[in-house]
Amino acid sequence: MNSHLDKINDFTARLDIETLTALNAISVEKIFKKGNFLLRQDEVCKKSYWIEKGIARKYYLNDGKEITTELYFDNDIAVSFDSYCLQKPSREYIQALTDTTILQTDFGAFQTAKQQFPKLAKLDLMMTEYYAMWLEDRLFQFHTMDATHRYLKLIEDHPYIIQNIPLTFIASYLGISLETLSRIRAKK
Amino acid sequence: MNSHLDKINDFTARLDIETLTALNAISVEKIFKKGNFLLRQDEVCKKSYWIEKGIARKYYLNDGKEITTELYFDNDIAVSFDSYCLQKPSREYIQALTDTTILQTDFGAFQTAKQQFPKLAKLDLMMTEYYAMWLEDRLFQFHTMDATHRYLKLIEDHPYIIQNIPLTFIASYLGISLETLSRIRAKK
DNA sequence: ATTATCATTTGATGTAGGTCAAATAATGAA
DNA sequence: TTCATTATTTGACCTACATCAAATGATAAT
Repeated sequence: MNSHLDKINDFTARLDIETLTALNAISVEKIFKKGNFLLRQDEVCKKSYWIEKGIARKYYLNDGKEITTELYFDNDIAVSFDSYCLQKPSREYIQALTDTTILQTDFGAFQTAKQQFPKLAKLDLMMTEYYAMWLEDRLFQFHTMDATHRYLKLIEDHPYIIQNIPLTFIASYLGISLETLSRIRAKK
Repeated sequence: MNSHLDKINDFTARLDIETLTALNAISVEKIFKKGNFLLRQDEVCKKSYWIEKGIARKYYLNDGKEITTELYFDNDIAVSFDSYCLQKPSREYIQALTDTTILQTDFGAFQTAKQQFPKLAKLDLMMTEYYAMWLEDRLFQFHTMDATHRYLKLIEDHPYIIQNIPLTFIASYLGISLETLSRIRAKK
């Protein structure tokens, strides 16, 4: 979902072989079936999830209602951020919306590897920076754009999203009701 | 504004003397008069600003209207984040709301220092993480709380804010109109 | 003190988007 | 194919908050 991720992929692709090997050594490929959870509320987020192929979402419950905070596609990185950083129980769920192949990297092992491979530390900072910029942009959109414009921006950035994800999740992600999203789509 | 900053202050306070000395060597104390700008739109944010004493705000213009994105008090750190990270022109202004003493650290010098002093790199990551968590929390508040509750949360966290900052800025920061804020305050 | 400027309140009215309810449409299992 | 479940649309109504306008209150300069 984070459009800056191209740059992170570039950076990762250009890592020297030793660093890349070290990263691979602490990463495991896994497959999650549609509907399954990479992470549930109250669990500590001990892995970062590189989505190789598939779609996932992150959400939390607010008095019974699901609020989707992020949608993930190929090459996105999913974590419950504060849970991951502080290794404390997560407020959020991360769920596969399709069968999804991910590369998961262990938090502890990554912290250790960073000390040996400075480029991994650099990568960590870079990913965090881009995530913060993405959050700033999301806040910006909520402050300056109405529901229709937020929707248009979303399908502009991710045209395929409509084919693949139930509208409830998209509506929630956009911060509007399902009905409003439906009406926006009906117009024009 | 970032309540996690206590932890960063703790971390900074516990730095070894060499690291602290290196940090001091690239930092300069400056005083900004009320109303003056630490940073203007279109300038590159080449410094980070540690607010030692005073109040400041960050904002941008959206078709002529100011949107306040952050309020800073003693011991907060102010930067225009994407401008600082990517060293590109800033969309945002940073302005002193009172006479303000700041300690400013040069971006380039800090990047260099990080290579020599790993703890500075750690500090950099830590600050970025806390900023991202703060942004997440702000998004959370916009998603789950109405104007009244956001206001109550704000004065709970920063009781002194009312005495010191014109309501327009607070309203804008809360994402509501000046009039609505006034009405919220009138009740109870 | 007096006036000009800025900050805050109060009132009247408009609107984007929410909520509730019911009707279709699509999907999937037997 | 048929039924059951889930997703989407449509309609009627409601509400939180915006906008515009004008009054009042506070600050600061002359």
